[in-house]
Amino acid sequence: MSTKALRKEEEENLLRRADDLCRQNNLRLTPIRERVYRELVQSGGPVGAYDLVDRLSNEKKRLAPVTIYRALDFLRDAGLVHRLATQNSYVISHGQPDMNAMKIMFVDAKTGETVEVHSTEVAEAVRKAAEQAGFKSVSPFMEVEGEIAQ
Amino acid sequence: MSTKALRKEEEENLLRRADDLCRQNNLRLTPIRERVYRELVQSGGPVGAYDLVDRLSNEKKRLAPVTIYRALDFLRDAGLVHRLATQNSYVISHGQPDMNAMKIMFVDAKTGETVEVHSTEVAEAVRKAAEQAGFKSVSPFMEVEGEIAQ
DNA sequence: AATCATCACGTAATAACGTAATAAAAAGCG
DNA sequence: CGCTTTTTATTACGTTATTACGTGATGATT
Ligand SMILES: [Zn+2]
Ligand SMILES: [Zn+2]
Ligand SMILES: [Zn+2]
Ligand SMILES: [Zn+2]
Repeated sequence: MSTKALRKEEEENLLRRADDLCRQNNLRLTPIRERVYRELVQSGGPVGAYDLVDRLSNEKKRLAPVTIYRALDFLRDAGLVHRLATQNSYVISHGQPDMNAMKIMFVDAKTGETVEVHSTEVAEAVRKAAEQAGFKSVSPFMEVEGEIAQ
Repeated sequence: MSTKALRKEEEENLLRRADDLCRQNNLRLTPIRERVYRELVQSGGPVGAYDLVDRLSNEKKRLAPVTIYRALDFLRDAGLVHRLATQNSYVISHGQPDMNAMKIMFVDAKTGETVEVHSTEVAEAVRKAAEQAGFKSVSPFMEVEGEIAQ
């Protein structure tokens, strides 16, 4: 099986999972929201909001930024998409929603390429540090810039 | 001694340390750069770039945004200031420059208040996760949103 | 001192990112 | 169906950050 077919299969898996998750939580994965999600899946990496505006627009219809931001907000609230604050961009969240794991997005400082890793060790260490800082709870997501190994 | 005097003393300490660090690394802490740094120190928390524009401007002279951004870039490169990407703001980095510690900025999701903690445990755990992600090096700064304990 | 290279700053314009306000359309529900 | 809530369209606006270009300061080299 070709890598392209593999990727296509992976795509469909993600779409199906998103669909299921929304169905189970009474969330509506409307056409626009699904198109945004699909575009992020297909891109294979972080994409800016205005890039999404361009990619999902055509001659007939030009989407407004606010349309994309609303869809992104929905997808983020649903836990399907992460915002990379350092990159002003948005990226698919994959992996099982493990409540005890920290979801770390490593971002290559040069290319913007991202790799997501889930770690209970980091979660535990951060929890300790948070206590020290007087924080009673912390987000299960974080973003760390670095240099990817060639 | 009053808390105000203590803070004033702390201020002067930070300024002196910044001055020393720049001198030792042949960096030029010019008047504008020092004014920006001092303003961040005095504010005691994160400040937006355009806030800094306002605070450092007066009737006689209105600073341009780019002037502030250049000073912030210098201070960030020198390791004196940290950008909070989730808040679009800038904050003093304090503590000793411990190469083995992760500098974690906990950001209260509600108020934007920050607390900085250095942790070698988090650094080590993140290093392991980075290896897993195929990253050979990571930034010693990270930002975690959370909820401050009242 | 004159030359040269580099860095810092001023000024203006613009790009990039994100939100508010309002009205229209669509979807859920009795 | 009529009523309510959610979603979307359109427009305008606000905020954050960068680009471009010129000028002056600085510091070393000849
Ligand atoms: Zn939301
Ligand atoms: Zn994830
Ligand atoms: Zn820089
Ligand atoms: Zn620090």
